[in-house]
Amino acid sequence: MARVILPGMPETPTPSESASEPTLEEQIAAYQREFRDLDPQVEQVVSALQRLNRRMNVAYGRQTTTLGISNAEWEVLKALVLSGAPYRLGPGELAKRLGLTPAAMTHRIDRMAAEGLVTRERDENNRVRVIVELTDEGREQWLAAMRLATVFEEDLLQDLSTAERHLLGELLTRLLRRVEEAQPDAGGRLTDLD
Amino acid sequence: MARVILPGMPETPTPSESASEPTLEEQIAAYQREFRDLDPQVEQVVSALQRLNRRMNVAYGRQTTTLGISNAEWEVLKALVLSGAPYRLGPGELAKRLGLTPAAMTHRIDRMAAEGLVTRERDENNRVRVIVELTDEGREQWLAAMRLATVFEEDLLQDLSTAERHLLGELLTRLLRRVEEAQPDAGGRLTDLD
DNA sequence: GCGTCGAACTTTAGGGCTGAAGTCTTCGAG
DNA sequence: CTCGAAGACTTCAGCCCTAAAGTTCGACGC
Repeated sequence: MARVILPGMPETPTPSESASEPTLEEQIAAYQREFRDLDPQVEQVVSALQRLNRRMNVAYGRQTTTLGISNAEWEVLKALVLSGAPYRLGPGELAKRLGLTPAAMTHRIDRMAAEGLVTRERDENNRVRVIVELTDEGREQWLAAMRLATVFEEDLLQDLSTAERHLLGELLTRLLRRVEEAQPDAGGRLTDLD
Repeated sequence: MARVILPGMPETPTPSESASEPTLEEQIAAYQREFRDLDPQVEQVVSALQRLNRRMNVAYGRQTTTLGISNAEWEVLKALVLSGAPYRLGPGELAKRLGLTPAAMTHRIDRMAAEGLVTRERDENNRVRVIVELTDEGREQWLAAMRLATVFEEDLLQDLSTAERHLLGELLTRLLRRVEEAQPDAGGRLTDLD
């Protein structure tokens, strides 16, 4: 880290030489070094958010893998369960909630139906529409995933007191409110993060 | 959950009928309804984190698109700039930092070199190694992206006082520390989120 | 009724990513 | 000095997603 380059030092730092992933502190320091007009406080929040989410996704990925499903499939199960009652949604609605295109949902549902996680049938009253419904098997898988997820999440917040958890939740919710008002549309590609 | 269809009641809760994306509060409520053993406080933090990150990625995606680069390319530029000084890293190291496979980096570098954002050359002292170096054009693009990003980030945190920003940063950093200690390896696939 | 518009999903082409196999170079043991 | 092993990247096959057409129905207007 802190690769100090002195003028008279032809030691061209060979890449991939013990570079090692920078810590958050180092990253902030690097930002300040490379971009003066930067509020370190803001950057700390943003960078921490991004790194945190990346780690969480890795953790969730491991969990769903052990259950024999993909993270993508878990998202669909989640949306269906959270829709409540008969656990039914159309492909278009699912696509909107997950932030991907209808075409992607079509294929995803294909796979999940083949695995017995959901069923796909046409709406009787409107044959253009399709109804995706959670199967018992699918609900079972969601439950199993939830059980693993809650263990991880509880562990993640372990160092925080109840008051701190509450506070953190409040602050994040306020941030969320601000973005959701700014871009009311649910859609949008989700790409990678740092 | 027998979906009773009464004759005079075509009011079949047709899916995709005004379902509309649930708010965070509704989502938490749904979780409690469907999964009893759940700490709503924990779930609020986790769900807010996930939704927040998704929105942020959408926003970043729009910004990089206006600059004519992809979010993926921005990540590479970021890693190179943050590495400091001569702005050089090997493909393997880059892959590790971005959390993707070396194969993916090879292709990404292909594209970016074709666009003049980076150069790719073999290391003189060790011909197995490859050096990816940021070009002036690449640095310029990174700067432009940073300028847009900081505006968005500042706006995101607008409702928070300085004290609150500091507090939020601290809390997030503590969470991050916990996960990074738990899974020291940087790697891991990054899939999608909710 | 009938034609057109529009909505909801599916199909198709192309790009990016993963995992596994392949290539080239360096290093160490005999 | 030569051979085997390990390391760093690249190539290849296959999967999933996006964007842009299709396809199929339902809703209106005349």
